[in-house]
Amino acid sequence: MEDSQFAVQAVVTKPEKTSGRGMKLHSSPVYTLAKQMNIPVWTPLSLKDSKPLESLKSLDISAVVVVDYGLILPSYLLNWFSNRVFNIHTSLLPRWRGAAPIVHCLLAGDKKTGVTLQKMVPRLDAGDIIYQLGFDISDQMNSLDVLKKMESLSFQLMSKYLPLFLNGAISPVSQDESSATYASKIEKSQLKINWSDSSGDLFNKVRAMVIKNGVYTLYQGSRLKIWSADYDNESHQEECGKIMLYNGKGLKVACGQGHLYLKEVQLEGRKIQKIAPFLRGFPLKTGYIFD
RNA sequence: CGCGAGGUGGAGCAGUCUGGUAGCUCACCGGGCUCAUAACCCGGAGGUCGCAGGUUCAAAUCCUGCCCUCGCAA
Repeated sequence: MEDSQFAVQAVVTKPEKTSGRGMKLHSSPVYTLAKQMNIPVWTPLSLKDSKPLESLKSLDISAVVVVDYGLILPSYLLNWFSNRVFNIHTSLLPRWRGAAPIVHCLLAGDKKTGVTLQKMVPRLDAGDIIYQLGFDISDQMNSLDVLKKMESLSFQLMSKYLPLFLNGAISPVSQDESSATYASKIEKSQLKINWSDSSGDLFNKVRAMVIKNGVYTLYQGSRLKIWSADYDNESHQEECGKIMLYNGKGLKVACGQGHLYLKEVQLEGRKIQKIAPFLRGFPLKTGYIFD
């Protein structure tokens, strides 16, 4: 942001809170960066009360951009800066409105996604679309790769297309409500692998959940995370979750339909490892059934 | 003071409980063998056992402090 033609007048972010190992005090990266650059920062606990932010009104603000804030934006803010509040959403709206668009688009096996610059309205991600930048998702991409791609595209939206809109060169388009889909929040329970799922679904799940700290299965009571995998659709009669064999493609595991090949894994308390070196130090038993 | 695991040749681990020669799989170098293989056989190099103290005739191993990595939970 600091490179664009905008001057950042103020930053509002969540307050510092205790978190992480040892429950130490941590602040958001935005907070840290803003402090370094001597930009005024507000960190209200809640936005229900408008008083803490009153002083924002006196600033010369041409646009308010909301990025990944996690708290519901109250209507008084929209009123203060009417028609000047924008949001960058990490999907091609109206598909995947809501909390976890990147994860859901990978879970669904979407071949395309993108970022959307929209107007903020009281309804969730339902604002008029100012501009969208799309791209193809390859089988090799996981959710982190997608996010990384989106970061650069988001920057383009901010630095190029937002100014164009503010100058009147772009007119917003309303969303097609009939094709809207919603990306619900991801629950912890969704991170455990259900081996009766099809290999294709599990392959998508592995890629999608990387950004959520990875999917896992249980081996003799210990968590084994799966960071990357491959799959086939061969039919078989084996029990779901059974370790079949190890070959150049990975560690072959039977699924509800087809097989998943584990390529990068991580056991509790250890580092992420390619499957070959991992098996050297921790030989998984062929024939074991993952839970 | 949220709970827990770990730091040992280049990689991954065992050894720590019960102190006494630095071990295994792989990679690497040299040699051999095979039509062939993540192949096999023989030989070799490579380690301040995270750091700092302490106990001991003797510490990877026991005690204390610190650094770093990771899993869970928030």
